[in-house]
Amino acid sequence: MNRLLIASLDRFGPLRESVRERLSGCSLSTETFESGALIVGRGERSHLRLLARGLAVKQTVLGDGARQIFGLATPGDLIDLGGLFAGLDFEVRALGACEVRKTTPGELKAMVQDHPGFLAAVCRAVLTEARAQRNWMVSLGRRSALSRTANLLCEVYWRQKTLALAEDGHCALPAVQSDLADALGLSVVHIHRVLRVLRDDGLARLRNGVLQIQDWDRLAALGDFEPAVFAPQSEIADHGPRTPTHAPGDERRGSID
Amino acid sequence: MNRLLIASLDRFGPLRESVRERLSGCSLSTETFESGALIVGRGERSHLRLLARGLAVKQTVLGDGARQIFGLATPGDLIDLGGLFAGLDFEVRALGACEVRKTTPGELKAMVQDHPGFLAAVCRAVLTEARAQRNWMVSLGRRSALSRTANLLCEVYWRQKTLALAEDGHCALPAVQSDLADALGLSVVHIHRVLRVLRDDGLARLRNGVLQIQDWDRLAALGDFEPAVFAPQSEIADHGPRTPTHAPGDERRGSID
DNA sequence: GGCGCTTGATAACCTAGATCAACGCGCATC
DNA sequence: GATGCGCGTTGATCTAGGTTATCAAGCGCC
Repeated sequence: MNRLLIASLDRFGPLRESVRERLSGCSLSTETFESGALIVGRGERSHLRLLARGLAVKQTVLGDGARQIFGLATPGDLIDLGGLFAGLDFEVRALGACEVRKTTPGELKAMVQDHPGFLAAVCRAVLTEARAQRNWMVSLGRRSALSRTANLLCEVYWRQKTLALAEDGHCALPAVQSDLADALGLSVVHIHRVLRVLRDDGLARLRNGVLQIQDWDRLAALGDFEPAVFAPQSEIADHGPRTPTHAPGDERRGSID
Repeated sequence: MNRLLIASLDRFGPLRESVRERLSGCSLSTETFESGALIVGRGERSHLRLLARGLAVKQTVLGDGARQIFGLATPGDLIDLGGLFAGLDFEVRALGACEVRKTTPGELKAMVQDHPGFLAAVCRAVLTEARAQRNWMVSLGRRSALSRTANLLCEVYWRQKTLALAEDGHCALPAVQSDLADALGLSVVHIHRVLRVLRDDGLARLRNGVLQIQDWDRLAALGDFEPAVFAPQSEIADHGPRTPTHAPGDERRGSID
């Protein structure tokens, strides 16, 4: 029971046995969402929502209808940690069909209070998210449209590859062009042109919700992609993969010692 | 002793007495930095560095020499939390003269392990930082040069006002135009144009490292500024200001209950 | 004094990307 | 089978902002 949740937190540094036990006894309900559905709204508090299947985006929509996407969630990600101590300042929306597990704020609070090891794992998850945000900011501020698109496609592929959700150079990306535009701070028309360049140059193609990577090396170079950005921040020095599902080969593990 | 550190963490929700005692017994050394100096470099681990005086920026410099600034640090901010569980993925640089207090990774680790309340406060600080980053992303992705500049100036003024470091509509901002450019993802020349518009329109002016707000309402409207973004995330429901220095009137306090 | 160096100011020109406007296609609805 | 709609595609045009260059003011330094 709750294996996914435990595995998810575990990749941020091994949980103590007591925490694992507590987590496995934690009641989780499952919800499913269809493409485009709102998973969590602004102002909501954290239910320790775990994305179990599918892809989701964190986003804000501004007063004038413009939208900015802050980041991507892949299976295993906790998507509402931003609502841990205050109302969520963004919303989470399903990109394609999603399955989400969640507990209750009460149970979450109890776990936080009873198990410091749990809180530490959450803290690491938040730090990892903040790091991904910084990469996103570099894209928005200092990379060309072509480069930041390449970077995003690399992120999408890499993260799913890490989860064994990608193979043979292709993976799911159930996003329409306007989703990419709002993620990258570009217009829909321009995203289309950028995608065409990537396609014509034989780097990658996106069609019918599946992303096909054709030349990883050139794409990664073009997008200035650094896998380390997305590696979980663990407390443990590198001692090889723990759970095959969640151990990309070259993630950097660190220690607080 | 260590009053500043305690007050800093305290604004994210009151610390338990035991944690306060632990913190007040914690050894802190003081360093000073001149304008432009590197306070923390990439890859370093957290020393629980606290900015005691001055302004600093979190930034990355890319391979081609371009720079992206991710955020601002004002007195009371912990500036190296990103290096808590892994090497820091950015650097922190002094904007004007700075004073920084720090402890040692060892002592930090001990505090994390011994005092869950301390870890919770750190976690809230990290969440607050992530929220500020999201606002920054909205600026970079979806606001015009004029609007995002206005937003940044509002942030600078608001945060210092909150700390009683601003008065009569002016505060310190020891940044040159290229600093603003790298913060906002613009070119130096264009920042200059934008500043001239703001000056000509009587909204704000920046000269010799001091920022003068001339029309807060119009500036905030132009920049789409929301003070709540920068309020600390507290565990406590609103029951009035605790420390006068750190209690802006309208911050939103939340509860995990 | 002159000599660098940094920063601000401004002008001339250029381009990446936005905006506007079509059109086509698949697909659901009636 | 018409009608709409979401999405992709493309061209034409516009503009926000980038690039390059120049000049002046301030300032430490020899």
